Formats: sequence, structure tokens, C-alpha cells
Amino acid sequence: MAAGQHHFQRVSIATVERETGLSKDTLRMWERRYGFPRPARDDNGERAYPPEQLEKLRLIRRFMDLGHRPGKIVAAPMHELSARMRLLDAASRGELAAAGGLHEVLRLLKAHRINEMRDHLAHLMMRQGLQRFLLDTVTPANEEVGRAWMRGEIAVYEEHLYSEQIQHLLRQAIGSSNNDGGAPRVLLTTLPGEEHQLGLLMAHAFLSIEGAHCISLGVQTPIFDIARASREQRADIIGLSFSQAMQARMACEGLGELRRLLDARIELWAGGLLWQRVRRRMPGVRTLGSLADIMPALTEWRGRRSGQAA
Amino acid sequence: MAAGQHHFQRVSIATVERETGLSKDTLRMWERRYGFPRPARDDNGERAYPPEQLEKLRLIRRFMDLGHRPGKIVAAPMHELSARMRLLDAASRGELAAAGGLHEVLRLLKAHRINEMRDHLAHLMMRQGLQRFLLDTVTPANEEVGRAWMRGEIAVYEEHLYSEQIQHLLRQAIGSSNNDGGAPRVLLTTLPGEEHQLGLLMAHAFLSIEGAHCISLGVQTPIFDIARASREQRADIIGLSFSQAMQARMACEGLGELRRLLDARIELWAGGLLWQRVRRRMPGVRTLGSLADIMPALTEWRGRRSGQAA
DNA sequence: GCCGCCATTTTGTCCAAGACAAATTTGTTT
DNA sequence: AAACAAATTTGTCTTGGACAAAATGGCGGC
Repeated sequence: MAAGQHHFQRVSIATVERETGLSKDTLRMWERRYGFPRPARDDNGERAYPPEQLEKLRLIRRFMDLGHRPGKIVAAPMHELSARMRLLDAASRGELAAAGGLHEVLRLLKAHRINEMRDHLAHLMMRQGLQRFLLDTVTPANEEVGRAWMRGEIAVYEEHLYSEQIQHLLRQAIGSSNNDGGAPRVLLTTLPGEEHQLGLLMAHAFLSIEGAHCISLGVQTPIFDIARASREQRADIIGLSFSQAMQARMACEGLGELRRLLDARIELWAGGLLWQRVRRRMPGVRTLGSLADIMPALTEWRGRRSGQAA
Repeated sequence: MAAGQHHFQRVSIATVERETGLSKDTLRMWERRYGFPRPARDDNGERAYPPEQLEKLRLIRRFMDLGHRPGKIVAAPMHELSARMRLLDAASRGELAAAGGLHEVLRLLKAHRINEMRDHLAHLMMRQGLQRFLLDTVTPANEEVGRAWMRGEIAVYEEHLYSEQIQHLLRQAIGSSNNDGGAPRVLLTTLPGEEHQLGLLMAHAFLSIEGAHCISLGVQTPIFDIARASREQRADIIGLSFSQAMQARMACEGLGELRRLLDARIELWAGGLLWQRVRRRMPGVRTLGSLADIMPALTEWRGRRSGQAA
């Protein structure tokens, strides 16, 4: 019977791509260069990744999202990576400390008491008002949930659950604040390849409070259609959201292409956590690394506008 | 000067993949087999697709979503494809006729009077009740918007706008109907690769009305996490939504893998428009081609459950 | 005429190994 | 310390071959 042939859930390269977000080309290239992953082969000679390697790839992905480079981590042994990640976790654990109702949110999430979590969040929103809620509760809570996920304290699906509840709250809030005829007119969406909605929704809520007229297209609008929509909806500003996970290259390429398609008088604001790790500035594009950056940008715009009008 | 070198916005293969949803491998294979697309090459010898070819590829994608096979259409000249698409459009145009407030919805959408459209939809929902609203208004309206898009009467971004407004309404409706402790417990999500939310949201709303306890994870949950969530949330049923655009192969592969990971007593329901064109049935998976199919499935489940209990 | 079964064609994905440009790091000079 | 140049790292693109899964078409039996 020996070690046995319990080939236990080996998966194809397409599955690994789907689950890790690493392209097939990249996976093959790492195998060539760093000797990892080194999948088995099925009867057909095709790569068949065992679950341990998939798990290590997921861990590597976390490091990469934190800005690490593959050369330094892909070949490293699993136990070393785990140890390093634990170290990072310990460091980030210190930061939490303050921040009001967050512990409670995390506690309820981990306990699977989702409805109570939602009620708790709703209560906070009522008490703080939408703006403070976004800046002081949702933003740090997102970070904390991300960290908890990195620490392995919560599962991916729990992060999804959390995200759904927040979206729920924000959509309800947005629904009730409706500023027709407000200025500026902001067209909100994400580029193809960026499927994360939460950042977009938070920006939408924030801008709505500030009296901007928001037109949201949801996620993943093709570039040509963004340009078309901006003309037909007479947008002053196009707001695009980019999550940490988005590939910087795709983002910059897409932004450049969009900028070329647009009239110069339309502003292009690129927001989201991506810009906290990607320094690169692009001509004709304003990058906003956090929600709080929206406020001064908006003030500036209004200053320019009233200056021109005068 | 000749034909000139106005290389006018030629795009990379990655961009074409992003915009059409056709994989790089497929694009290269079509080029080899059918002689189309035949992109120019940039200074670096890499494919550079002119906008006409991108446009034709988009049209081909529409045909494929309707069930046509590439061999028959990829090599066909553009004018023939356009003509055939116009014919199909004319045919579907007849079907509309009936259906109450739909014309109004489409009219407002095309006129960019989005807020009025939302108010109109909200009014219909109030008058009809959520269930009839979903079956008699939203479902046909989705189809009509899809057709209008195929006819070129509305832009992609207008479809996005429509979709956003519907989502808004449904989320508000779901928020107010909250059945803790209901049965069955249904875990709702989509597989990685399926980013369309609307179908999921409609299923969520429908199941909520019927008294099921819904737990939504949003879109694109990795398969292992779906399995984990179903255990930890003690789900009776996992409901997955698949849009027309989803690749059948990926869907079936993912479903098979998930089914293997699950306890046999957990049911797997696969819903969405995909199953109207994909016949293939899979063991241990119940396919639901439309919202209306949910009702009998639910009745059956409750019958089985009460039968076992007795 | 309709259904099930088998052979054939169609089609998408996978593979290998090479190439190169963009991004990042490192080293040097002002 | 900052700016510039050289070296390294890294992801994506290339070709052409191969093959399995899915769809189609033909055939025989009910």
C-alpha cells in the first residue's frame, strides 16, 4: 500500500489560477525559475497541484499583496514563510488597541452571529453619522478584517460575509441621500479586472454626503464605455476604485488608455488602497490613497470651478 | 503616404481578453484556425488589434452567448454577421409587445433619466409585491435590456446603470425581509470567475420571500471556502448563480469539485441563465433555469424534510 | 417519427522553451 | 542626500504541437 496513491484532490492549473489569482504563465514561470510550485502530473501529462502547494501559493499571494517580491519568497520553505507571517501578525496586532466598537464587530463575525453584527454596525452608523462611520469605523474595520484574515483568524468566507453586510448598510445609506443637480457630477466605476465593490461603494457614500451628484456604473466597465458614459452623462469627474489586489500594471495601462480617450476638462480620480503601495504618478490622473483624501480634492475642484465662474 | 500609419488605438492581446472575455489561448487559436482575428504587430512583434477586429470579436461573442459555434461564425465576413444579428433582433422585437411597465423603463433608461427610472421601478415593486415584481417585471426587463443591448440600442454603460438601480431596489427589499430561523438555510454565492451579482440577488430576494433563511457570501467565493462555510453555517442548501456569460466548462468543473467536497446531505442548486443553453446534468446538482423553478424545488425540499421528520 | 448509441469533427486548454520590455534594485557620481 | 546609470528581477508574449471533452452527424431499433 506504501505511501498510497491518495492523490487527494489534486487540481488543475486553471483551478490554481482561479483560486490564487496568479496567471498560468506566472505559475509556469515560477516553476521554471524558482522550482516552486512543482506539481505532479496527471495521466495526460498536465500539471496537478496538491493542496499543500495551493496553500503555500495562497500564503505567497498574501506576501505579494504586502509588497514582497517573488524571488525572495517563492523558493523559501513553507515553515519559514509561516513563521515570518506570524511575526508580521504579531506586529500588526499591537496597532489595534484603540478603535471603539471594532472588537465587538470582529467578535460577532468570528462567532457567526452575523445578524447581531449587522445590527451593531447599523447602531454605530446611526450614532456617528455616515461620514464618521466611514472614516472611523468602516475603514479601520476593513483593515482589521484584512489583518485577521492574514493571521488566519477568520476564513475567506467570513470576510465575504462581513463585506456583504457593510455593502448592505452603505447601499441603504446611499439610497436615502439623493442629490440631483449636485456638483460635481461624478461617474463612479472600476476598470475591467477590478471586481471589488466595497471601495467604490464607500467612495459613493462619501461623495454623496458631500453633496456630489454620483452616477455609479458598478464594477468592471469597459474603458470605451466609461469614456462614452462620461460624455453622455456630462460628468465632471470620473472616479475609479482600485483594491490592493489589483495588478498595478493593468491599472496603470487602463488609466492611461482611458485618459487618452477623455476630453482634457474631465478629471480622472483614481482611489483605493492600491495607491498606498504603488507610488507611480500618472499625468492627468489624481490618485487618492484613502477616503479622507477625497475631501481636499473636492474642495480644490470647487475652488477651481468657482474661480473659473468668477 | 499610402494607407498611412494611423495605428489608431491598437490594443494588446491582454486588453482584448479583458474586453471580450475570450482567453489569449483562444484568440491565438482562432487566428491559426480561422484566419481571424489577424492583428497587426507592434515594434516588438506582439499582436496589436485594430478597433474593427475588436468590434467584430464583440459581435462574435454575442453569437456565442446565443449558442453559436465559432467554426461557423469566426471566419464569416463582418457584414454578414451584422445582417444576421439584425435579423435575430427583428425576431425578438416581436416578443416584447405585452409586458406592462417595461416600455416605460426602457424609455427612461435610454433617455438617461435614471432617477425617474428608479422611482418607476420602486413604484411597480410596491404595487405588485416583491414576488410578482421579480417574476413579471425584473426578469422580462433584464431580458429586454439584454436584447436592446444586442440590438445596439443601449450602451454597455446603460446596462450597468440599469443593473445598479435594480440591485439597489432588491437590496433594500432584502434588508427589510429578515427570516432568522427560517428553513431551509440557504448559502448563496457564485464560483470564482462568475462576477455577476444580479442573478444571485434575485434568488436571494425570492428565497427570502418564501421564508428561507439566506446567507449570502456575495460573488466569487473560492470552492474550499464555500464548502467550509456550508459546514460552519449549517447550510441545508448551497445556491450558486451562473450568468449566461459564464464559461460552461469552468462552471461544470467547479460544480463537480464542490460536490466532491460536500457532505451528501447538503443539496447543491445551480441557478441562472447558463442552464437554459447548457443541457448537461450533473449528479448531485440540481439545475434551475429560471427564478420560477425555485418554488417547486423549495416545495420538494420541504416535503422531503417533513417526510423524514415524520 | 423519435430515441439512444457510436464515430467523427470541432474546440478550448495545456505544454515547452525562448525572448524581451518594464519595473525595481543596486551602485556610482555629483 | 539626490540624481543618474547599470544590472537584475519579473511578468507577459511568442510559436507550434498535442490532446481530451463537447458537439455533431449518421445509423439502427423501437
